[in-house]
Amino acid sequence: MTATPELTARSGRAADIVAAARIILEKEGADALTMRRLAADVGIQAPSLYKHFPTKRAVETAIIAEVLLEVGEILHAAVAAPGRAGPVRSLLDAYHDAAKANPAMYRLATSGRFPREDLPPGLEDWAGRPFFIATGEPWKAQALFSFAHGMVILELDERFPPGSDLGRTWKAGAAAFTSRS
Amino acid sequence: MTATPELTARSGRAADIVAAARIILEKEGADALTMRRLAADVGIQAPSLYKHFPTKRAVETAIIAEVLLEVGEILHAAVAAPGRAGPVRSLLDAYHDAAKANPAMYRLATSGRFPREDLPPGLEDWAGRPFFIATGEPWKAQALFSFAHGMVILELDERFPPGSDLGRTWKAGAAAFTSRS
DNA sequence: TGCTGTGGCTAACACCGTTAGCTACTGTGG
DNA sequence: CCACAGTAGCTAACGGTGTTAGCCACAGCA
Repeated sequence: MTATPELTARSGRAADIVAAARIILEKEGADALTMRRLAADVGIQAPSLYKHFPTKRAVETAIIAEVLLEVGEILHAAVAAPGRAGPVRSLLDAYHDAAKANPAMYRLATSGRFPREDLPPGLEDWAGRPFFIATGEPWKAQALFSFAHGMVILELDERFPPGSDLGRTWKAGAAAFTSRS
Repeated sequence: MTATPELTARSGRAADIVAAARIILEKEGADALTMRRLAADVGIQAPSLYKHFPTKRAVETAIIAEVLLEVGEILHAAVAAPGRAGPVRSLLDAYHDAAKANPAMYRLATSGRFPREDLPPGLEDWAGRPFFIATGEPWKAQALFSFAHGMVILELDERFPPGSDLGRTWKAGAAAFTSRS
């Protein structure tokens, strides 16, 4: 029962940069997020960004931390108040919805190597804990998370055959991971 | 029971290019695979590559087709001769091993948008069929594939907490997807 | 008053995928 | 046998990327 982590506060300009980066990401996707474009939206020149962040990856890491916190809240809420369908189903629905609400952000936060060292300590564990709460067991929790991430990323990348009834696929996965008495 | 698909044969130079690209990918990862580097390994200049492939993505697509065929064979073999542990476990083990044997190739073949239109027809379906054979049901098959892909990509990206016993996680997933009588 | 840190700026570097345009060589039809 | 067409190489260059170097103005403080 650890408390919700807090993000290290950022000064005005740095906060502006992260906010602008999020908007670009949400509206136009990862390809549109370039240092020159980001700088333009903030109203400065690209090299000036490096007065606030050492690298583009650092800007992305700041966004990832925000996303982990926001999605973590949603997932904790989902398992805290599961509906009639049970915590696993409730968690999966919340996870799926959160990802689809902002695909580019989801991709950023879950693809490629994880900037574990540069994230606020405890954030990663806390954000993943709902999967443990829903399953009651660490290995099942990781397996369920793998299923959820696999589903989402494969759907976003349009890797399922066209016409697939993904609703039934989610249902099949939820059933597999729901302990039968 | 469809036959194994065949790849469209390529002329000498084009085959050399794909082969060289695979070697770069395997030995040094995706970042090392640039058109200039690839051309150098083949012994020509970068623009000359465009006499054989219209774009870098086309080279990658050729590799993806090869990988799908090779991994498909492995998966079909795994479900055709499952051990005592059953077809699901056999399939998951084979999938995991194939991915770990060549991470960069796995990433290329499974990440980002899928070049479905530029792949030999039938190849995609055929390569995924072992998941149906192992589960006997299309939705469960897709769910199992999602779990397997999630596990592999999260492991490759080092997203599981350090020290995780992934063997137990695979086991938990396999158990969840194995029909209990 | 002078110094120091902060946050802008322009110019430039090395690299990326890709295009334009030229030039040999190779095979084929008349 | 010669001319022509296609193939496959080349150099130069374009517009884009993240990033660095070096300069300059201003704010706050001793």
